[in-house]
Amino acid sequence: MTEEKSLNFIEEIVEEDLKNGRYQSIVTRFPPEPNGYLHIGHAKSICLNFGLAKKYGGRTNLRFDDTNPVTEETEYVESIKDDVRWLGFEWANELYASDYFEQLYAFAHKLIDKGLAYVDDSTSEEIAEQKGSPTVPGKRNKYAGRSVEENRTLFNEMREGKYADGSKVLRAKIDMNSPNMLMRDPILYRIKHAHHHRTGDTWCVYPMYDFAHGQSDSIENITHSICTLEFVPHRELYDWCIANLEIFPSHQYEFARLNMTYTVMSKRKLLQLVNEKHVTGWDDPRMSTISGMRRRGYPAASIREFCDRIGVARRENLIDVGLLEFCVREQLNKVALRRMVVFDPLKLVITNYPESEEVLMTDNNPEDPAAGEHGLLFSRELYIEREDFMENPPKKYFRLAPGQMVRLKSAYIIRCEEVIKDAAGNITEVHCTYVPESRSGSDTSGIQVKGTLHWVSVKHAVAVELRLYDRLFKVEDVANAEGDFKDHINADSLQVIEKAWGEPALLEDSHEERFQFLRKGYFNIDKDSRPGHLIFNRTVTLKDTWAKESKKA
RNA sequence: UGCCCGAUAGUAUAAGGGUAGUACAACUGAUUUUGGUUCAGUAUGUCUUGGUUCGAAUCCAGGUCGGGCAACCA
Repeated sequence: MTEEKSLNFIEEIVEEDLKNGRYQSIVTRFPPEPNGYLHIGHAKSICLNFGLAKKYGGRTNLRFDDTNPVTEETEYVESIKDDVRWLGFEWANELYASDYFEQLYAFAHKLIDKGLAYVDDSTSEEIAEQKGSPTVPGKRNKYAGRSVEENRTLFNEMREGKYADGSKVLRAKIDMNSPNMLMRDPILYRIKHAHHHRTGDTWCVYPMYDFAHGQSDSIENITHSICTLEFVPHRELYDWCIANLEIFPSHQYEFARLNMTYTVMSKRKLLQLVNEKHVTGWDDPRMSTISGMRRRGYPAASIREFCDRIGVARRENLIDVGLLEFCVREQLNKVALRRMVVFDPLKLVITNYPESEEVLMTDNNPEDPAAGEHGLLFSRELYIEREDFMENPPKKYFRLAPGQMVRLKSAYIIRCEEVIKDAAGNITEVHCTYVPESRSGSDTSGIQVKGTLHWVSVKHAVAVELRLYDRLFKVEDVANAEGDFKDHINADSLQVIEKAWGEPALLEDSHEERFQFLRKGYFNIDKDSRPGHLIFNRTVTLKDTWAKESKKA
């Protein structure tokens, strides 16, 4: 019974390369630019790159693509390392494109010497203009005719700091008529008198992506350099550089990036949300960042599972965020401790129950008997959820209503006898009687009820803060929605319940990571939480068939 | 009207000339001391037009639609 999962197109390429002996083992890399935090789209790439190496017995480097000092920071380097580790992957080597600056500089000289690169004094506007357009061929300018000697001298002087930012660039000499705009004498090096997060002020010329990425791959003997679709046109240049530099031939393969409903997946937009305070930070639990999802309580295993399920292909896609939530629930259902918390309390008095209290036992997790059980304090006055009582219930309402019976989870069956209201007509209390012989575990009453409610004892309840999250955007396809993406921010994406009532066991649970608040959702403890003031994040709601049912009516 | 990439249920993703399958979502029912979980079942799909072939999602040609490409970003 070997249930073989079909291969994605990159796995097929790898298997083919291994089978025909092109490579003995594979080397991949994950190459983030340290200019922002990683998001779920990066997780797809991480799982792909590290997953491939794991599956086929190769290795994966973590390489920071740090060729643009003005946007890159050490803070981002650290967050990226944290996130990759948290996702459960280990890199073979921690590397930086900036490690190769000297070598890259030598590569540039090699092209100059071969007559394949020249120093251009044109302004960026002139270069853009001379480049033509997709339908109009480009034109070379007079600088393209400089001698090898002159180019060598000028390029050295660029490095020495003789020239101002933007006054000169090094360009490859390829083909101004190429239908591929990237081949029309692309810029290889530009002058930036900027402080680099690792090399400091050592350099004032920095290589462009196209003159750093493929060469870095080659230096590291990367066999399969996997990137997203927008780099397809770069492949021709990637191969050109490797061929003319005569270095190890890494190969580039492209897949479609992840897009997800109700969220944004661009570092620029995420940065904007942070800077403009639409969220509290990169790790705001509503963010599509890895750190946000971690804080919200998404297990790393569910993110990996999600990446596995969405597959890898070359067509544009928009994945339903519901699939991610499914993966989160699937994981959490197996591990979360069950606890009871009343979000919006309604007082319930059991008129035939004594003033004393008793301890009732309940499972920590019905899915996992090994998780054991814990005690619940039951007494005459309880809180139940206000929405679990209706004076005039619709059909198929299995909860509490006048004359109707329900079970209190792990306790007794009760019947609603009387509704107490204040002068304004608001319901303030519900009075019930309980059936003593219906006690959970030793029920001899023979009564069958449809509904089971969660509850806490008024006298014993502990106040906790709850942070309930909803999607950050109101539209499915945020990137393609009309207008600015910020116009679609969901103003109600965070609802704080400052005082909800939880069972006392929560006080001893602060070391626990995952909870299911019965009938409400999965929660974890937020990092803002403190001993006297517990704060929980709602990771994800439970599937709610009743909500769907009642909406239909 | 240049070049490149793509098109299979609502959303993703398989089938590599031979029964269009899987997951999520949807719907029906069963079980359930969570309207959760679990289980059983239902409905929905090959962009189009030709061609090759006994046979095409698959190979070929034309078309349509979607995306990308003219940053001293990556």
